Amino acid sequence: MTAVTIQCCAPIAREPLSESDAADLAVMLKAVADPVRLRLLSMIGSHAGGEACVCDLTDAFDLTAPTISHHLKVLRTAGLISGERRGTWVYYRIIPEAVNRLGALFTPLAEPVSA
Amino acid sequence: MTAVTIQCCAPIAREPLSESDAADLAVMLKAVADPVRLRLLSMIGSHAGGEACVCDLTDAFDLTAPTISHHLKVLRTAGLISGERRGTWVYYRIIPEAVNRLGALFTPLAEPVSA
DNA sequence: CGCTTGGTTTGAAGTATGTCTAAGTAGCTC
DNA sequence: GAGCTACTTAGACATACTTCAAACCAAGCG
Repeated sequence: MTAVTIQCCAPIAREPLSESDAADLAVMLKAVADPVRLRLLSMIGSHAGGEACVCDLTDAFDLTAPTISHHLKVLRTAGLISGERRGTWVYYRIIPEAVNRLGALFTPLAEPVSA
Repeated sequence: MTAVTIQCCAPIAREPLSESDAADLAVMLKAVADPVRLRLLSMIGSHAGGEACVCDLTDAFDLTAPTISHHLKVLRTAGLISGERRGTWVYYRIIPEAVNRLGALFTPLAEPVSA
């Protein structure tokens, strides 16, 4: 736990985004700007142990396995999740730094309180 | 300024998003998941007075006025910005609550420190 | 090895998105 | 009102995205 103070504006509203930063961020945001992928991300992150098997995820949707696999690939390519095969199953987990980067864009700046 | 404490996970990684929440959020995220709209949002937010005239925005891009107008409409429809006509010009400003909602999704929870 | 189960890749089809041109609306000025 | 400037709407076109079925790879098991 760290004490912080809330400050003025979100970074996005503090100074104009450069063209290349905008392009970068848009890739990550596009990955997350889909109802299915949002739920996938959420299910992976909140699953016991912080990871989920593809089979768990596929069952939760009314979509075919290839479609889920496609969405997972989009999230993986965007650097938001990582996958690992263990035996028969493939497990995915969130990459917290990537998610935090998205949050930081839109969240008012915070600084550690001295003491 | 408010003192807060950082806690465990981002809301999205704490419990599975409902289907309808995911659909809602995806609309807002789609609006922001485009390099041009990201820069528009950023330019509006960081402009003097917290608002920007469409003419300022149009000049900053290598795109036609209708295209910029289209993107502004997408942001407006998503509830991220609001527009107001004053005389000849139309001014847009960010709706901070909407931006904060996006940030809160991906940012580790924080709670006010008592005292 | 051959079979089964778990996932991914490929290719195709329908839909949505980004961009432009052309035309329309709103307000100012003469 | 006529004309001008600032924006928006409408329509068209090319590209990208979502989804599925079919085929393919990987690992365990008879």
